[in-house]
Amino acid sequence: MTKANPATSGSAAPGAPAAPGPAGADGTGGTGGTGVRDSSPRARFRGQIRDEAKALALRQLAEGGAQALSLNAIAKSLGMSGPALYRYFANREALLTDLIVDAYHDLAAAMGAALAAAEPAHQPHDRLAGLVTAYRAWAVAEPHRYRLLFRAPLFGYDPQAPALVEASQPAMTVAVEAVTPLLPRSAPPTAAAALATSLWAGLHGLVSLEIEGNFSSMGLDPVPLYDTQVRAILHAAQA
Amino acid sequence: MTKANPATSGSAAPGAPAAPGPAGADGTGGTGGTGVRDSSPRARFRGQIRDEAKALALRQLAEGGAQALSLNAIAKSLGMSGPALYRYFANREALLTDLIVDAYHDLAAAMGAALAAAEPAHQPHDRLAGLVTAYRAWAVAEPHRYRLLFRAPLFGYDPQAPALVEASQPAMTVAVEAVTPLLPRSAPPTAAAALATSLWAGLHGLVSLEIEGNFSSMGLDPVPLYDTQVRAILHAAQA
DNA sequence: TTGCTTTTGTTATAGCCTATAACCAACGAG
DNA sequence: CTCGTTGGTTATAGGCTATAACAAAAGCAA
Repeated sequence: MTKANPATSGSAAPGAPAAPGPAGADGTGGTGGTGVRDSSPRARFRGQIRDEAKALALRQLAEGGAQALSLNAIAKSLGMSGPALYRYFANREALLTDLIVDAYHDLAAAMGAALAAAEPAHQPHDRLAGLVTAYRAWAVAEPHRYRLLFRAPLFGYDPQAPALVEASQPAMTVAVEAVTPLLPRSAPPTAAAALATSLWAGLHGLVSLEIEGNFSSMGLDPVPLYDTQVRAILHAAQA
Repeated sequence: MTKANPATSGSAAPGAPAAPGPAGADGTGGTGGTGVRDSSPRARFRGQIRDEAKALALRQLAEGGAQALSLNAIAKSLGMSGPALYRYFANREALLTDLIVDAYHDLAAAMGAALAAAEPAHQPHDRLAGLVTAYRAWAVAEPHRYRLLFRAPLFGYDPQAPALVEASQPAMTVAVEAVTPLLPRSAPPTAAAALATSLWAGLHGLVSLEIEGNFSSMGLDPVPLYDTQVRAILHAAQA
């Protein structure tokens, strides 16, 4: 877990003319998502610390929710004192954004893997079911990270919205891939997007309720509900 | 808006033996949800101030998200200074819980009204569609309040969980009512709960995506998606 | 009316947090 | 070896939650 592709954000532009404060290195730099393998040993160290910080952040998140995430505490836990961490993350929100982007990457990877694994001879139906299972499994395994994905507007209204929108694309692409073979060939091009969105919405609703304990608190078995969802998508595709 | 039934929480037990600090009246008391009409003029005033505080809180919430809600700022905005507000709300979380409970009440009321309005001669299908429309309309009209409902775990892990679970019941009850007549008479008693949950999950997923702008950012019209959801529930009910 | 109790407000404080400033040490390329 | 970049430190400014201690106002009872 916590591995993500170095997709976003290149290293910091080194042309910055002696910015004041500990924001000298504006915190944006370092290795993109989490990739530790980078050119200079300097950058490697940097990436490593960033990763440790992120890991600690995830722990805080898992234990106390988003409000419990404290740069200060992370820094102290890392052995460095307070403001030092601002050398690595521009601010609290930047760290959160990073975590969100990582989570999107991982979720998309899990979905893609499920789709690829079912590839060979399986029916489209089975591929879809596999995708659903993978999505659910990922969310249930790390609910705090799943929550992160759909709570962005909560902390900071308009954050790095573009980065987040971009990060969410791969998962959507996988959903479209899973859904396209279900449609008749005469379907209009927007149909796949619409169906994938229906799928996503249904899944998200189920997962949301499940990870907040709404099923167990009602004594309901989630599995048949997910099955129903799969059948509903198949039905909608053929209608 | 912001009207809710005085359902929960009676007035503070006046027997408390001289508790220290401004928590003398433990902040729990006052008029329940929002009902200003209460016995003594004292209590009326109290309820009034609580209401104003809540209104300000909702404004903060609408503008800056949950993290922007500050008791301090509310108090100052109310003309009183800082800690005074702790006479009215035990702490930040208590205020949030109150807002959540109110929101649940209002949502349930909106749903119930939709169901009642469609009552006379309409088909079960139309009643269901009306319910869906009402749910969506409520959420879209006040997204910040809708978010509140499903974000409880985010601020404070284990808050007044029982109060929240209890508050969510009426809405669920309405959903069950809407769904029951769709089922064949031979259906087992759990079927209605399961179907209502499916409905709720589907709706929640769609609404979540819609209020976070995922549809408009993809150029999708939400309406057909909600229609699909209605049809899916009808289909599931007859299967 | 007088006097006690409850309620509600005040200021002072402790503690935590984000974030910036100013300064210093170490690293590493040239 | 030298000097700029990078990473770390302490000091500081605000802001917030929440409690403590105290003072005034309101209500109730005798």
